[in-house]
Amino acid sequence: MPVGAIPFPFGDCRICNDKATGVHYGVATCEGCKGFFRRSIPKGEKYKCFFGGQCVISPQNRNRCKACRFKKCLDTGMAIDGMIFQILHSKSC
Amino acid sequence: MPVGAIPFPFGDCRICNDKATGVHYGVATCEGCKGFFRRSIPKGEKYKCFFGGQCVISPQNRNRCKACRFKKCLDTGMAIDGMIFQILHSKSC
DNA sequence: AAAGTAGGTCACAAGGTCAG
DNA sequence: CTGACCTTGTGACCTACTTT
Repeated sequence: MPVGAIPFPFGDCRICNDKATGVHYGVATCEGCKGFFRRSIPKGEKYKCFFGGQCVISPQNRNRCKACRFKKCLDTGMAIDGMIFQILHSKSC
Repeated sequence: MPVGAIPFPFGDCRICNDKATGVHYGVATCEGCKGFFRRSIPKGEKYKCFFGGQCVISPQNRNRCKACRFKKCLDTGMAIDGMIFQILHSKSC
């Protein structure tokens, strides 16, 4: 990083309000939410909220409820392509 | 760019349908497919399609499948001098 | 001169890694 | 599983060069 550079020009993570490190999967997020979203793609359906589905995601509690965290990712617009998942169901050559 | 100039007189990229920026390696392509083809030449053999070898290349998903993107480059006629023919005889997908 | 392309550059994001 | 860090490919922009 150059001297005098602004450390976090991307503002806050749109998911948990931590510091965003860049635009990831279409949304400014921190490294944590970026990695979480990537890992969640193949298993997102299985998440379930135990607190009523209205959890407020913060840097401190973001690992408390995967369901609400992942829901916020989707609601905010994070996406890996979109059509890829249909394609994944087809066979390779 | 002069005032009144047409931004993309070359039409659409023959590979991914993004906007073409000129004729590159013999084919009207965007900057992305131009750079991808240039980088691919020394390693194109190693690409492999995991989706059946029939991927439709679009600006959004063009980085999903290097094999099909590169195959389309070759099929569409992109070439760097004469080395193209050697590559065509090797495996792809 | 103008027009146009090959190849270089490098900030940026995707995906991988692995200690915790 | 998490997330700070790492590696690698991408593509918008740039320069150098050719052609007319």
